[in-house]
Amino acid sequence: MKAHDAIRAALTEAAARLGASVAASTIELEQPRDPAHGDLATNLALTLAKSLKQKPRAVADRLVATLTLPQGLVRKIEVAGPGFVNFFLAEAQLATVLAGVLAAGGNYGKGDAGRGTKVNVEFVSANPTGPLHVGHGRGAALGDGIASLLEWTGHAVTREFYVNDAGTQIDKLARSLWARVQQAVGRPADIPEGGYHGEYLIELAAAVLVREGRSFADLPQEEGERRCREIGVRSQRAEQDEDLREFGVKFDVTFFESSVYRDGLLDQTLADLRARGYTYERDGALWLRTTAFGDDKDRVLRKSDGTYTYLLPDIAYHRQKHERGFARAIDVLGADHHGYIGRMRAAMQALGYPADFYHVELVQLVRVVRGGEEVRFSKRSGEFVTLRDLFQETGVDAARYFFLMRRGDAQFVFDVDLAKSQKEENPVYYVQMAHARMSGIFRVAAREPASVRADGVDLAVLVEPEEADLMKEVAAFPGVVARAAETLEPHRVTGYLEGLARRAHGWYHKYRVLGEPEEAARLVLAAAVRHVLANGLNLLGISAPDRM
RNA sequence: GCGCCCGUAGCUCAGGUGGAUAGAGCAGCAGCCUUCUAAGCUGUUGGUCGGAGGUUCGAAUCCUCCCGGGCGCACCA
Repeated sequence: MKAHDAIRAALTEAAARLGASVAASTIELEQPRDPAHGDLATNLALTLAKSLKQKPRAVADRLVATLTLPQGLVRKIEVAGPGFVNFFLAEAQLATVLAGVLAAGGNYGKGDAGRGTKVNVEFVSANPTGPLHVGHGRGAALGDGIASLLEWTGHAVTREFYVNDAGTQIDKLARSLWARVQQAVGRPADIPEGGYHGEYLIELAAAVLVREGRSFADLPQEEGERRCREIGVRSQRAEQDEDLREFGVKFDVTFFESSVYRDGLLDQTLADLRARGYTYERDGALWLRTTAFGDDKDRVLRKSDGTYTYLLPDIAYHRQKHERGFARAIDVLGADHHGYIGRMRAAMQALGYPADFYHVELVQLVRVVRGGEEVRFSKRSGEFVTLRDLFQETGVDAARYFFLMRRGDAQFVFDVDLAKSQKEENPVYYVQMAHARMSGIFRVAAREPASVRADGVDLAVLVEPEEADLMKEVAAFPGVVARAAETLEPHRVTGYLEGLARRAHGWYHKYRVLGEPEEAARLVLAAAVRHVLANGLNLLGISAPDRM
């Protein structure tokens, strides 16, 4: 709603007259829980009190005295409590938001705070050594949600998946698969230490023998393992791609570790780090002085045996993101990688990049519970519950919503029974149902929601308290999106949607739309609420069904 | 031993750059279907915000210590 912007702008000016400089976007302007505290309230005076060395109430009084707002926006301003400034909007002001929502439609809630900044969001990035598990699913939902939030706030976003197709994990995959091939033709063979024991490699070995013929197993070991490496990576990549596609996640770029070697990026990166003076030799190894940027200890780039550690290709890869023109590189990583953050951030600074170029969002582990008991292992993957098992059982919408409804850095219990429930207890159904109900009104009225216009409709008849509440909530949506994008926290959006859905259900239950004197105005309200529910759900990659 | 994340109602979790009486959902209890979906709504019970100090006019929020849970601390990736 433009009221938010107008009030923020006016507060910025008023603060300037008191000698304080604040950016309009940083001013807290919230809808108080208690309606007696107005439609919008700011704690600006409280936050300025310290720096101005005055009492909060005095600051608030002076702020209000110098505040100049556009005519007709506000009917009353109060200073209350310890120094809050409460704004009571003019009656007609509230309804103006509805016209704005209908005009913007699917774009309502978008902003341009990002001003086209190029941002790279890397997520999932699972090794191509086995099926994706639920932890990857949480990372996928969160990474995709963060990417969408950044798009909605005007950033140019690239969704990226990094494939470790060159490391020792791949060697283990190759040797594990080769062992399964040998076992399949009746020869004794052991899965190598630290190899992959999941049943999927037994299935794959059988498929390979069918396709390539049983003589495949007679290849010399070296060639057999080489072929197994290719086949294994290709097949696991294909399965992961398919899982992600069905989960509704689409990447713009798939980046292969092997290309880092092929394109000579390692040497360039090493040369850069050397030239900037952050490397040194000791004990026959080449070290990076990450302690210069707050890391616990320096890190080895090249081992004394002449081979590189994993760190160098990773640095080269992130250096390459910078070369591609990204202002920010956000990695969504599992919490077990947190030891990695310090050294990578240090490496980025050693390359001379701004401290905020590299950012990591950690995703804590997921526990899956069904029937009150933890589901731990999947026979097929040999370790955790697979993402595919999960979304096939609960549906993609429920799985994505559940992954998004909690902060990423909190451990999370995924209740499969709750996700499958088709009652109000299940938040995703609850929100989708609110959307379906709004749609139902138009279905019965035999009208397209898109055909509803606010002009010519007298919105002043929307006088019920529940209607004022709904309009305020609708007006708050762009701010919620902006804040969620700033903090990279999609759960703010699910929380908002649940609140909006609750108000929508309550209103729907208490008042009728069709056949009432207020029909035209209420159709406008229903269409606006429906838009916001749909926009919020779509932003998170969740469908907004018209009927359920 | 060192580092990071977490500890809020019976359960799952918001709130965390200090601000008005700590919120929601579920579960519990009491009600509501000739109506555009009861896949819903209304009311209600329930809290020493892990503990102890500290900073502040004001602390769930910031600082210190302690307790509990998770995860990391390689010339592994």
